[in-house]
Amino acid sequence: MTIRILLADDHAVVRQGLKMFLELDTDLEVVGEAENGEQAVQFVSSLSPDIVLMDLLMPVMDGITAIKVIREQAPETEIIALTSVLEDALVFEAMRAGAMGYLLKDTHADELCRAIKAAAAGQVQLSPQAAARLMREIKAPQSVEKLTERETDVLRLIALGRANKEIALEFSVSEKTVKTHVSSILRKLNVSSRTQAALHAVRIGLVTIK
Amino acid sequence: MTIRILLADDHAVVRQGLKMFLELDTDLEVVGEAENGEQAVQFVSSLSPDIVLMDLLMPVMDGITAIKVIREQAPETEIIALTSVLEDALVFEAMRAGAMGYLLKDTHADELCRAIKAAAAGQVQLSPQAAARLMREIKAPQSVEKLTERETDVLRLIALGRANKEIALEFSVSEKTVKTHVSSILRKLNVSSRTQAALHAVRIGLVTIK
DNA sequence: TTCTATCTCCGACTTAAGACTTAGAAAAAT
DNA sequence: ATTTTTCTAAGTCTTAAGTCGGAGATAGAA
Repeated sequence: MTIRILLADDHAVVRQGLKMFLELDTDLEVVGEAENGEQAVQFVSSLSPDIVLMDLLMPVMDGITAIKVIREQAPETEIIALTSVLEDALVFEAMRAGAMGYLLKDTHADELCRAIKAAAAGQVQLSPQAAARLMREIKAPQSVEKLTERETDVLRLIALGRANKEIALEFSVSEKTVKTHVSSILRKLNVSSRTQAALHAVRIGLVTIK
Repeated sequence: MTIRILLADDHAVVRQGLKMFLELDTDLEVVGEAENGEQAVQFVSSLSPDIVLMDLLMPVMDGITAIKVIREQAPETEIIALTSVLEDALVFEAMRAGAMGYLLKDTHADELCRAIKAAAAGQVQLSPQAAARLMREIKAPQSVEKLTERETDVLRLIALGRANKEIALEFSVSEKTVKTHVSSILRKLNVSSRTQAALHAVRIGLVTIK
């Protein structure tokens, strides 16, 4: 009984590499490759894989959104988040969206195989770093305050390098309003300047650099 | 006569994937894997590979610096830059530092094999996108003014989210001096705020996010 | 030596950013 | 139906950011 796998990553090298490796194990079979979240959703419905290996930072549709959609449309398919950055917010979002595991790309390939088999068997797999973050968060009482939709919109423009005046124009609100949002963002993210907020946004993949 | 290859990438998955694939071709042999630029330099001197596949964005020592060192210490080893982002400055820097090729990670693996063989034969290989950028730059008269060493230092701290006052403290100079540098940086990069400068720095890999 | 680039610093500005407070309206949750 | 959240906006204030012009010191290149 082979485990059927869908790969979702925007880098062909990563996909092809993963595929080559995974198929050395006769228990595993890569049945499809998606270049973004949208394709991943489509392939899940047409191929019904057992496991999706999902990169979280992809163009067109990001991995978190794709996970949510897949969890609704194909609850029997398990998803493992596979990403190169580890950030508290991303780990939580991915798990909350319904991922069965969270692994970093610097995980060794044999560990990856074990994780896939565990997920297929319904077991949760986390990389040691991700597990540590989760544990820390569970012990500490919900420290990160979530941004509202509008605040997220503003942060996105900050992370594109826009000034308050430009953001105000873009959203057809006053600059005062934008400043209010910016202050909330800085407080919630616990940073002290828009530049730091912009870097944070890049880190968590709110905007894709280039 | 097999081509001996050294892989330099900070992600184990990428390395393992590349290795699995490349070794399907009996002409190619992966003789070593480095996790950063410093390791790459060491392995080149101990292993004398024919080709280095070098990621440009790595911790400890970045790829550009590693290319320069390798070109000096082991001129017979050819280097192919392999990165996930394409940015004018990075392409130029890599080629100027002595890379024989520049490929994006979304290049398909068979294309990668061709590029490796071409580089080993002393031929330059560029991904279509990188080639287009280079051509555009050759036609346009050298538009980007280069940052001085000090300006680069300041930009690096800006991209870590530091304020002028903090940067002044770090370098033991006055805040006025820092402001002078910042103004020069903004002018040379043709941007209008430190946030934009920070994002630029991230884009070209001056600082690594995370 | 002379020219040029870089790093340093100043004063005097102007504008942008951010903190803190208050508050009305609408929408959503309970 | 009432509480809560979110979005909007203003006023006031402080501080940070950035511009402009000028200028001395140093080191390297021509």
